[in-house]
Amino acid sequence: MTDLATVAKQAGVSRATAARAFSQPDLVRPETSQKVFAAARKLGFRPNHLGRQLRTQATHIIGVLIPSLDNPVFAEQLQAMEVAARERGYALLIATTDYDPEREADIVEELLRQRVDGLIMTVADAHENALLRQLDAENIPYLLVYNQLDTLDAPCVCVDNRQAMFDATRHLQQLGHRHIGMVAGPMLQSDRAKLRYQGYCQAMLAQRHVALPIIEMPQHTRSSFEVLAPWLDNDTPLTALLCSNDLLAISVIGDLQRAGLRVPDQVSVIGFDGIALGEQLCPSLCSVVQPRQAIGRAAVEGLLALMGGEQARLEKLPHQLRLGESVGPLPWPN
Amino acid sequence: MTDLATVAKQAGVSRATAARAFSQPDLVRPETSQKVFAAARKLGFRPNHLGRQLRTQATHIIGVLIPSLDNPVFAEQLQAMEVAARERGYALLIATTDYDPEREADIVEELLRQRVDGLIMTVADAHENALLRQLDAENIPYLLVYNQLDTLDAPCVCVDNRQAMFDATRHLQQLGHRHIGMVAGPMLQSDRAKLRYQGYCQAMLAQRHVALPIIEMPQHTRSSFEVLAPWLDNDTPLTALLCSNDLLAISVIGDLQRAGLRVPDQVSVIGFDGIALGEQLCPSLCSVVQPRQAIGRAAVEGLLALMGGEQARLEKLPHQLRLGESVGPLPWPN
DNA sequence: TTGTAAGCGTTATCAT
DNA sequence: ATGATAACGCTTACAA
Repeated sequence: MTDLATVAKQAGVSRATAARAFSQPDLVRPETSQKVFAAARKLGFRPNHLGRQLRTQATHIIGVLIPSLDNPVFAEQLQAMEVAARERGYALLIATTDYDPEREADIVEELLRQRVDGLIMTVADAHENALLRQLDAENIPYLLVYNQLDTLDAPCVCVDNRQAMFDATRHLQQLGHRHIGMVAGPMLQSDRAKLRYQGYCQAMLAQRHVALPIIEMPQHTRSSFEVLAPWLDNDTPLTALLCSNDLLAISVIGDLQRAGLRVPDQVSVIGFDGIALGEQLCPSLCSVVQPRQAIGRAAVEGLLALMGGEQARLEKLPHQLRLGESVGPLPWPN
Repeated sequence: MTDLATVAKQAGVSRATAARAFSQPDLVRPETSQKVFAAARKLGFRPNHLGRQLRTQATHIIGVLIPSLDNPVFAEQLQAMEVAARERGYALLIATTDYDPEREADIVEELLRQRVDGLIMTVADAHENALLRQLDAENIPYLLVYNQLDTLDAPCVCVDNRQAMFDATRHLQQLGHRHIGMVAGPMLQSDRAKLRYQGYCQAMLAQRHVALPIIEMPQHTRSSFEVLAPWLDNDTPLTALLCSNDLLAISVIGDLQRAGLRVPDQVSVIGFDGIALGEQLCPSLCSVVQPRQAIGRAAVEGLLALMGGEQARLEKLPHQLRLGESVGPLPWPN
């Protein structure tokens, strides 16, 4: 592959001049530029970013850490980030972690060896996280997405998970529901799931309703009717379910319907995330919408700001309750 | 950031020796290695891939071109590729094109400037594609995914789209359906959508059924009931619909149900892709499953093979019809 | 406006 | 087994 030196020779100028023709065209006489470009075209010259990056100590590459692309939330947000990044001249080097802290660490190390300019990550648990401390210590720009750290002034972009689930619960209560449960994946795996549970509990307590323990599914995005059944069979059956994400909600609705229960006539269901697909379903999925586009964009802009030396701050974006046919009023008042 | 020279000095050896301690440990005395590693740890040394890549002329990075991450098919397949690539020591630099040929070209150029070792792409139309010709001419290893070029020996990984849709149509016919339509996005946008339509037509002709024109939706993944209604209202209403992708199928089912039609009692629906979510729905989605895991893996392995000098070939992976509750027998024989 | 030369962090070749 | 040195392709003072 031809390099700048060859182009320069062909154009009858020095390497420096040839380089300038590309990076600082205003410093070079137009005719000279033309000669350089002509030579470049003729030789099929393609600038080598590696050389430039090595020299300038900046790659214009952002490392992205995502739990999984199988969940549309992350995929859709990645899509938004990719567009935002490209607009600003940055490329994305991505990796999936499956919420495994060990993988997280390995991959970050790998990304840093590639000399990414900064990191955008969604980690399993942001509290007491050794990896984040290390990044802090090394002064490496990073920004968390979805993770919510209210305690410290951590650089993150997210919605107010507690408030969001509070609002969703409130909505059900206003429709007359009292026996409301919250369904989630294993062990409230993520820090934000915990906050959502808090929001649920607060709303329940505020109305002197009973805040129940989490209905814990074996998988993050898949319902198990066996786990669900006991809550619907007893003498005070649940009339509404809050789910920690949309895929889980959709799965729950499917299970309910297969068991002969009508949604929302007998059980109302609310999801979390507001994935696009939810609106297409019948019944359409009522869900707490996280503004994924805005989150993706804010993440990129925020990281660039950090790299530019700005102070880290927690950016809370507004959530919104998207109404849907999966929720209805309490059929029989009690 | 500390570099190899510093580490070498600290360890009391030459740069070359320090380098070898990392890349060819067997060429260096164990004690010496230890000294180097100790120094590296002490100094917080992190190998700089840019230096290595510039020198070795290989990045171990694969450029990935995807139409959109908003469609779970691509997201799930990207997930599979990421895992497969990492296993083989490769990272993924990704970009989305929104099926825009201009973006496709720009992005490929950008990726090549970054000196990716090869490209994995899903392009809008692989026939008569100038970009692909250019890559051929420059001898740059690339591999297409989902795109199906039967004519030439193009490097691609896909299912047999024609046969797959043929099978799906056949399945409906065997259940007694005769009035079967195919629903797709605008203008059979992609080359594979055309092949799928061919499969539908062939199956219809084979049974002396009438192959209808495409029922064309304004969007790739969203149904419009206005477009659908005329086909269900007339004196020979359709009793089954084939959809060009799962998101569209789900949207179609939602529209039908909202219009008071029962699925599958009145209308059967089959999707294409077999996204994970489809199994959760009620009715569960009958769909032609593309083996996304296998496709992702085959794409990575295939590209590495190409880079290793092997001959390009079209790799067809087996599709499978996943049965589901969205399809039923013809209720009233005619 | 253009040229010279040094350096970014590796690895590979050739000696020792 | 180890060391010296020259690339890899680019940018950027500094000089002219």
